[in-house]
Parts: sequence; C-alpha cells; structure tokens
Amino acid sequence: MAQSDTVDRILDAAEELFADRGFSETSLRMITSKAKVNLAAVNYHFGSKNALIHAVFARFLTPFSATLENAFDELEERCDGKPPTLNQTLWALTESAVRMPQRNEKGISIFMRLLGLAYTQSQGHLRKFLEQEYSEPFSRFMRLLKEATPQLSSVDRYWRIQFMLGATAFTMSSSDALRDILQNKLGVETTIQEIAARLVPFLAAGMQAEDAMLIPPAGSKVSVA
Amino acid sequence: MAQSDTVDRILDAAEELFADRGFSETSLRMITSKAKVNLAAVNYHFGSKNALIHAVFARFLTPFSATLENAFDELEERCDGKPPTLNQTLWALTESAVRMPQRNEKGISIFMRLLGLAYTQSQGHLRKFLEQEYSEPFSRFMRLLKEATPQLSSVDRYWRIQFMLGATAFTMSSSDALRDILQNKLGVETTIQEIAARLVPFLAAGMQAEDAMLIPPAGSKVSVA
DNA sequence: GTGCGCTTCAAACGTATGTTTCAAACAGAC
DNA sequence: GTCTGTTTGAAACATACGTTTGAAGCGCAC
Repeated sequence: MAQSDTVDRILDAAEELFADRGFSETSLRMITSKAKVNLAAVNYHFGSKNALIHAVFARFLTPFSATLENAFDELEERCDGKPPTLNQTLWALTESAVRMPQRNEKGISIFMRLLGLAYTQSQGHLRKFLEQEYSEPFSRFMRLLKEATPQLSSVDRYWRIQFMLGATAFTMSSSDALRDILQNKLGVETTIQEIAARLVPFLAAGMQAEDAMLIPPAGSKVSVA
Repeated sequence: MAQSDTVDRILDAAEELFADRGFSETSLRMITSKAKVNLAAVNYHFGSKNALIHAVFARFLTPFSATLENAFDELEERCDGKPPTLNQTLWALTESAVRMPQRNEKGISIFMRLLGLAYTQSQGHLRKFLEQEYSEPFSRFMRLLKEATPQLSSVDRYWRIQFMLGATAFTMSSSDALRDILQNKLGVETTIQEIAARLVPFLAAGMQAEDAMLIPPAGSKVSVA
C-alpha cells in the first residue's frame, strides 16, 4: 500500500471487503479496521455508508465509462457508417474493461464481482445511482447490440441480453473462487483475459442462436443443428 | 393462505421475503409479522435464522431433486445406453423445475430467485448445506453435461457450465422485475415457461459454440459464422 | 507563537438485530 | 376435571450496527 491518504485507504479496504462479502455483510467497523483508520472517518469523508458504496463504484466506473465511450467511438468510426458486428461490440466492451489501469494485481476481477453484486443484491440506492450516473454508455451499448442483431425480435433480443448480462455478471462475480476451483481440480491457471476470451464466443453464439423454440412436449427428442 | 400451521406460515413468509430482499436484509421480525406469528416461534421451531433458511430451501429442493432424479432416469432409459443430447439434458432439468407442484401463483419464480441468491450472496453456511444435501443430483447433471459435450476440453466445458449457471441463476433471480420491465416497455406478458423456452436454446448454442478464440489484437474484425 | 481550518480520535448514542426466558394458553390422554 | 407435554406470548437480553459528538491533534499562514 503506497498511498497513506485516508480516503484512498478506506476506498481500497471497502472495495475488497464488499467484493468478498457483499454490502450488507460488510460493516463500517470491518472497513475502518482493515484500512487502519478511525471509524468516524467514513462518515466524515463520505457522509454515509451508502455514499461510500457509491464512491467505490464511481472510482472505477467513471474512468471506465470514458474509456468505453472512446472504444465505441473508434469502433463506429472504423466501421464507417455500417453497424459494428456483435463480436466487435462485445470485444470493444471487454477490451475496455481489461485494459483499464489497475490499482493492484486483483484489479479488474474485484470490480467485476462488485458489478455482479450491484445487479444481484437488491440495494435500491445503488441501482438508482448507477442508472443516473452511467446511463449514457449503457444505452449506447444497448443500441449497438440492437443494430448488431437486426434478425432478432425485440422480445427475443431483450431476453438474450439478460442472459448475456447474467452469464457475465455471475461469472465475473465469482471468478476468483472459480479460478481457484479450476486450479485445484485441473491444475490450470486462468487469467481474467482468458475468461473473457472464452465468454465472448459463448455469448455471441447464444445471442445468435436459431429462433427460440416453443415448449416441446415431454419426451420429444430435440436436437440442435 | 389455506394452511394455518405456524411452521408453514413462517416458511411461506420467509420464502417470499428472502426472495424479495435477500437473506441478511430480511429480519426475523419482518418474517414473523408477515406470518402473523410470535417472534420466538422461529427459534422455537427452527432453532436459528440460518436453520430457517435451510428449511426454506429444503422444502422445495428435496421434492425437486427427487423429481429430477426420476426425469434423468427416464431420459437415460429412453436413450438406451447412448448418452442424452445436450438439449435433452437441459430440457429434463427445466421441465422438472416447471412441473413441480407449486404452492401459489408465484411458485417457481420465487424459488428460482432464491437459488440465484444462494449462489450470489456469499452465505457460507448455505453453500455448505446445499452441497451436503444435494450433491448427488448435481453431480449427475454434471456427468450428463460432460457426456453430451465430448468435443469440449475439460477447461472449456468447466467455464461454459459456469456461464450457463450464471445466465440461468441471474435471469431467474430477477425474472419478476425483468418481466415487469418487459410488460411496461413492450406490453408483452411472459410466463416462466416462456423464459425457459428462450433460455435453453441460448444455453445450448453457447455451450456448443465453436472453439474459444484467443484474444484477438485490438482492431481486428472478428465475425461469427 | 498564535489562531484557524481540516482531520483524527475515543466515546457515546439510538436503533435494530438474533436469541433467550418464563409464564400463560392449549390440546389430548386418562 | 386434572395432569402433561407442546406451543404461544410478551418481554427482556446481549450484541452489532450506522451515525453523531466534542475534544484533541495537526499543518500552515500571519
């Protein structure tokens, strides 16, 4: 820990603890004792626990959304009017995430887990905060997805986007644990980049699957081309 | 609410509140006041809050895992030695879930949300409980998946299974909210069966995607067949 | 050195939580 | 009806939480 500034120490400790245990399960006392600062420092510098949660997200998300906007700009310029493909759009996103300057070796995976938690834990204030602050890059991503999958109906696309978000958020949210399991079971090391490299083709294939079939009768033998 | 038994009233209330708000965010007082029973009844009948959480899961999961075992038996018998296909395996699972006798109209979606939370909220005791009690149908499902995707390397299969779990748990865990959004934005009603009918092809396609590509250099134009 | 913001600190506050207690109410057997 | 084991009830318990307080410490201009 190079920096000795109180605010950053709190943010570092909070980020890690939130990622490990969730928001409600992490108390201010855990954070302040890990950060080696006084308990009151959180309320002094941030105002409240919820505001601290927002600050943790903002510290990563604000530069990230700027990077992402640039990546989308570059992509659309390169495509010269034609809408980018699904793969290009997904790669623009993951590359932006992976290439963010990272505070420490855990870096991106901690934050991916936080994003997963943000979606999962029903913290109303957090969802509201994220929607208010980062609606623009999100809508832009959605628009690109729409243009990249014109063959899908709105309803199909809607659900498949949810499936994509789920696979991503869920995997990222527990990627440390999953990597450990893999390490132990198969003796394989895995970087976050490699996970992304596996995830993107999975998502793209699912997104472009043949039209959803109706519910088949029990006992029918369904097969995939 | 037909039943007036205290234990069931507690379980009903707890199930719904846990699904709405998560485990840590739901207090025993919320549960007992919703169930219209005395606060002490929870500790009297279940012993602790954690034990109540386990009981909520067991009430659904025990009959479900029996149903699932039957479905797998039937499937393997029908396939007569040959390993069932990926689609058959996935459908056996979703059919078993959807056909479970449901306590009320919300039924399965509440429980799907609970399963999602179980994976996401890092409640150590819950994960331990689920692994101990329901490891058998889980391992069997994993074995069927392995036999249905012999073309995948162990590592690829491992990660893709995580992606599937993520898409499923995540979507199901917020399916009520998602359905409401869809209802409002596009005016479309969606049943849990229809979600499953969209999810399974997505998962199957992702699972059988072409081999994961390596990380492409920035600016490369990748496209999917 | 004195005075003035800003920051830290120990302590306390009020509230909410899970759990325990023990008396009252109840149900069924005899 | 009386006894007995089980279930309910109101109240209290101990603990943990987020937040607030007010004094002490600090750096720096003057």
